[in-house]
Amino acid sequence: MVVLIDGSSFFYRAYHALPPLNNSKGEPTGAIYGVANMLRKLLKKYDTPYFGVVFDAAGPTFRNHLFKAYKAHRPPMPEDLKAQLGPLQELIEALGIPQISQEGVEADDVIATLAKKAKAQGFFVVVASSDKDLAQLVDERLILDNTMAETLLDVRGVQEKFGVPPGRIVDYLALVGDSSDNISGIPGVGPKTAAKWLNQYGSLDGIVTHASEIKGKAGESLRAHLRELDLARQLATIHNDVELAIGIEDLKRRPPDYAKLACLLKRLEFTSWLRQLDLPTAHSQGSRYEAVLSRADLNIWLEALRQAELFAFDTETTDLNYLNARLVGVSFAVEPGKAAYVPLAHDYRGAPPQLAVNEVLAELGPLLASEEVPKLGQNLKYDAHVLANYGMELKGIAHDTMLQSYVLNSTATRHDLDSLALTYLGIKTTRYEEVAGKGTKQIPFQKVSLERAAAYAAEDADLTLRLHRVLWPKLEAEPKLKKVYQEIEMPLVPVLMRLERNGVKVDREELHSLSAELGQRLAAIEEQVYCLAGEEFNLASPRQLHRILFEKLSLPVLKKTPTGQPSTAEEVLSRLAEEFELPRLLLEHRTLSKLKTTYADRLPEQIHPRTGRVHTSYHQAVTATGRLSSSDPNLQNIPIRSEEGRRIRRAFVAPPGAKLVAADYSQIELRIMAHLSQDPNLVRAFAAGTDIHRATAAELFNLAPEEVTPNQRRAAKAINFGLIYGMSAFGLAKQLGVEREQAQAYIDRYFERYPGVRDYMERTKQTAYRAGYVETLFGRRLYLPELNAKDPRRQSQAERAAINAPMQGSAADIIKRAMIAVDHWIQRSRIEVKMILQVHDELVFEVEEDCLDQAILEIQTRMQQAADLRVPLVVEVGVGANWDEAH
DNA sequence: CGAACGTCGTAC
DNA sequence: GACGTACGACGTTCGT
Repeated sequence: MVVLIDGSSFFYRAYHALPPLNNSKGEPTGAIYGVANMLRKLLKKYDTPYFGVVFDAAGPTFRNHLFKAYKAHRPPMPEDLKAQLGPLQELIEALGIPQISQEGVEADDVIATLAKKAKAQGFFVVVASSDKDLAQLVDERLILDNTMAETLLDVRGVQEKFGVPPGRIVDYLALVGDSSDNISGIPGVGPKTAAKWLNQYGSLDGIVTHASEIKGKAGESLRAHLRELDLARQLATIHNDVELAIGIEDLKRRPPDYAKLACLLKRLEFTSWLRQLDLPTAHSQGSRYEAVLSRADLNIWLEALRQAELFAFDTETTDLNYLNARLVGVSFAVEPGKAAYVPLAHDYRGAPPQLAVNEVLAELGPLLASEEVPKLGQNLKYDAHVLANYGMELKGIAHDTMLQSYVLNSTATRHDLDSLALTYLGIKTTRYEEVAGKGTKQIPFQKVSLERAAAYAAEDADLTLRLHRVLWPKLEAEPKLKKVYQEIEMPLVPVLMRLERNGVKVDREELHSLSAELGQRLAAIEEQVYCLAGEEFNLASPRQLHRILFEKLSLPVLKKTPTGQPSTAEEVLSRLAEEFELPRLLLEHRTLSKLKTTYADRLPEQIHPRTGRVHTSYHQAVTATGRLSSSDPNLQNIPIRSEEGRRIRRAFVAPPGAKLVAADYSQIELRIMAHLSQDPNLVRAFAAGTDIHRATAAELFNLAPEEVTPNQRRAAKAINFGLIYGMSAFGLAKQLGVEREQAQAYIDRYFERYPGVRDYMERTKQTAYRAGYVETLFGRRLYLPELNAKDPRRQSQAERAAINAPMQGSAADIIKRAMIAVDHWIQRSRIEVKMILQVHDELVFEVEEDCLDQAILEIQTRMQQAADLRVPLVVEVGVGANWDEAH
């Protein structure tokens, strides 16, 4: 059987019949969805390898040459339909279904030609279309399947539906006409009359011969239009003798490209289909895993590991928290499809005896600790932590698939193993929930049965190895990215591990007393607010706040949230606060309750009972630009700007005998802008070592630096920061509280004084559009697919990201390089120094008091030498008993 | 009752 | 609509 699908007719039909559907990016997807669903149905319904989707080619066909008006009144394809054709064809390609389109003829003619060929080779043919014209093709060996209407037409069906057999359909169409093709037919003759005449006179020729006998209005009309019938018949006739370069064997369906399919379905956001998608699994692709329970088996695997050029390593543990994690098992893979799980601590009832943790670690130790034995993993920082919990060092960390994926494309996917396997291997993984459950039903990994644990754990190692074989060649093909990976991201792994393990000492009592004080002040404010509002309500609830502010008290709505609700954001309340007491109190309440709940209350809870310190997690594969992020707790957004906020910082303390040293890059992003733009004026200002905002103000207002007023400096600072973020005149005006025109004048003046910066920004945007990505100083890339977004808002956001990323990302590269260099020194040094925090442009260290001067010198030098810019790279260092003092 | 989302606020 | 990159608290809504 051969299934021939009229892609064009379904495409139009789906577009018009289904409600418009968009994905979250605003791209239209409705017609794709309709056609794709239809294809799925057909694939399920017809068990044959022969499928072909036929599309109309662009441009005129022989019918246009026969008849100028053919389809002439048809409007051009709507934009939001045209936009769907490309992705649809990609989808069909990924499904492995052959696609055909031939210039000069219509899809119908191609279908008829292929059908003829197929029948000649003895195939039965199904034509899938929603176009009634194709009924003329139906015969004993060909049926018409209108998948969307769920109707099937065979010879009898055609007779029943049209009142004439398939052989007379052309005649029928010539009489009835087709308004969508601009063929009028015989006016006044519809389906009923056409069928009646054809049955009476046998054929169109018969009708023409007997035209004079036909009575009534219809007969008159027929005689008046006799001359047009011949053309109408020609146009309605589908040709089955088109020259085609392909034969039936070319219609054999290829296996689906699951990786591409998954990627497309994700992009289109056809999530339910994605979930149902019967993706290959590691097992279905032939992976076989074994559980290692005996010394003999372990020895065989140890030998395999020693022999392997590279092996994948993964741990299963009791706890996601890296400090608390204890080993439950370890897994290895030495070649794709071949992996083992060594269970160590499964302790459910009936669990078989397992090798002892210490015994296995003793055997494994030398291998894991050897720089000479290269290891591969997915987020190996975690596994390194786990081993460190047993006093073991993981060395020879050669590759990490999470970081490979991140460096290749920071935003393409999430970088967890499940996403990577789906994206790059087209494989559906066994998910953690599947073996351990989730929510309240989750059981500890030790309780998971050995079989299930082995299947899950060994698969992780296997897939990591397979991913490496896909991702590493991609990196090797891009020398700059390979360098970022090998010289920045990979060496950073052990540095971050040490940073995390070090943790930071937090003064619990200090935070407790701050919390108590904040609690009292908050209660007092609440009293006042309730009094002004005339009732009690939840100040933290935006909804209840709307009711009080905008309904009960009828304050003006100055701004709405993206969902259309009146906004109660800081900016709005500040403006209202000029006139009203209640918003002023609300603002103070917000600030204080944020400090209390997020910091004063939460931080002490995060002090680790064993170390007495707070250990954050740094994430290396999260941000688009290359920065680190921090969580549990986030130590990269500890307050600094307000006095109350600084009291939180005072709780970050040095232990007895040590001081905190905070080393900040001064204006690093602006310096990078100066370097990248090479603007002489800006470069000179930095070279002179002056206050950059003051220098900018002097330029903008045509003053000597010492004449600049604080307000002028403030404006210049806002512009400097705005530039880094791609801010508009509108944004600057809002920031400064001036008119838009005034802000625009500042910006114009800035670019007049710093033309190199303007050129650089322009160049950056141009390259971004041309290449689809921007680069940092060290060649890290950020892809910006949204530059091509239809939605102008998304497009301009992408443009701003293109401006910002090289500066933010280069700064990230620089501080990462510095961290590696400083850590290297710390490892060799006899001085007691701990790197304990990283906050994007700042590193914080704990240093023993006696060695402060030397440590500061070593740190500062290494940080300043982390990049060689056209302007000085300046690091400012502060020392104190706590983090606030160190600034 | 937990997951997902929206809003707001903190940092650089 | 209008300033880039993050994380998290809290309230609300939705679905099990």
